[in-house]
Amino acid sequence: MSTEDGPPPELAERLGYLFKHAQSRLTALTAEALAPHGVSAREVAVLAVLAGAEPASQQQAARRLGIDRTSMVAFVDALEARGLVARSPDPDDRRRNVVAVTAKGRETLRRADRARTEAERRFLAPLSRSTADALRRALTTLAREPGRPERL
Amino acid sequence: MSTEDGPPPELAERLGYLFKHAQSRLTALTAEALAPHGVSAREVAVLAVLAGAEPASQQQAARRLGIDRTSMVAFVDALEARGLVARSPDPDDRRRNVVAVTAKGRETLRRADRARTEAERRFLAPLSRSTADALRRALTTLAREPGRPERL
DNA sequence: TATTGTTATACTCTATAACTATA
DNA sequence: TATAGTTATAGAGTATAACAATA
Repeated sequence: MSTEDGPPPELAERLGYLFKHAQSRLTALTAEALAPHGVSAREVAVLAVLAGAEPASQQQAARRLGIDRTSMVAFVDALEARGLVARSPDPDDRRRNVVAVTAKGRETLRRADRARTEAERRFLAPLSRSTADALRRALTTLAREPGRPERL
Repeated sequence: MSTEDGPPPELAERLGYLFKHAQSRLTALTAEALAPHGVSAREVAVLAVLAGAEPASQQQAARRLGIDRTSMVAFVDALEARGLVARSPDPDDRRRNVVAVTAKGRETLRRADRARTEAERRFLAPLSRSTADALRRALTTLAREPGRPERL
């Protein structure tokens, strides 16, 4: 047994520290829950946006996700390689790709999103109902305050 | 004025989304507050750990920060170049470097930490006192649950 | 043989610049 | 000339492997 070098209190009480580690736990739980479905949390988000308001060009979807178009290319590449989405040129503007979610993509999204929700539930399990509600309200407020409209 | 492409509700309500964006705001406010002092949030954390329990070897400090020794080298390099810390070989074990915080380092830490606390205050300003307290309690619980002891 | 500090290397994530084809 | 998709590239941040000095 070692001395168990942990974070000193002056570090562990900082909001930045708390955020980072809470988020790290959520990320781990979510990744674990999504693994059986073969998609990452980001890919689920991309699928959700594409399925939510079709038909969308890659760039429109990227804007809604708050990522730039070059990153979107890689996401769509990966999802298309697994048959979850399909690109097709927009007849009205041949510079654009319309990205459609396939039936398989919708089914994957449905299952993966259920797994993700369950991971959230497990993450929040150690909190009382009222504390969990307060957390969600606080985060909602803090996430939308002034600053840049950075997203995803 | 454009159509203001924002995140669709199915994304903006996800806990991962809320965490990411709340943290992004805190990071921005903190970076802004620290800029005049010439140190990053991570460097302040390193200084705080080194000042909190001296004398410490680089590796001991790294363990407490939850980073590995190779990253610690770079942090100490940067802080030493600005005269905020000083390395000296440990007489009792010449493989080790004892890293001491200089007077200038302590003064910088004191001022930077005050600025960081003020940034936290501004970050939490849109919340009521009780909601802010609930947030801190919730994060403290969520940050220490099971999982890996990943830190910093 | 193991450990400390170090360097070099690789890998992820993301952002920027430049190219193409269309408009 | 401007825009959509694409590619190549570069920059953080972090992790792994190997090496020299020391134990």
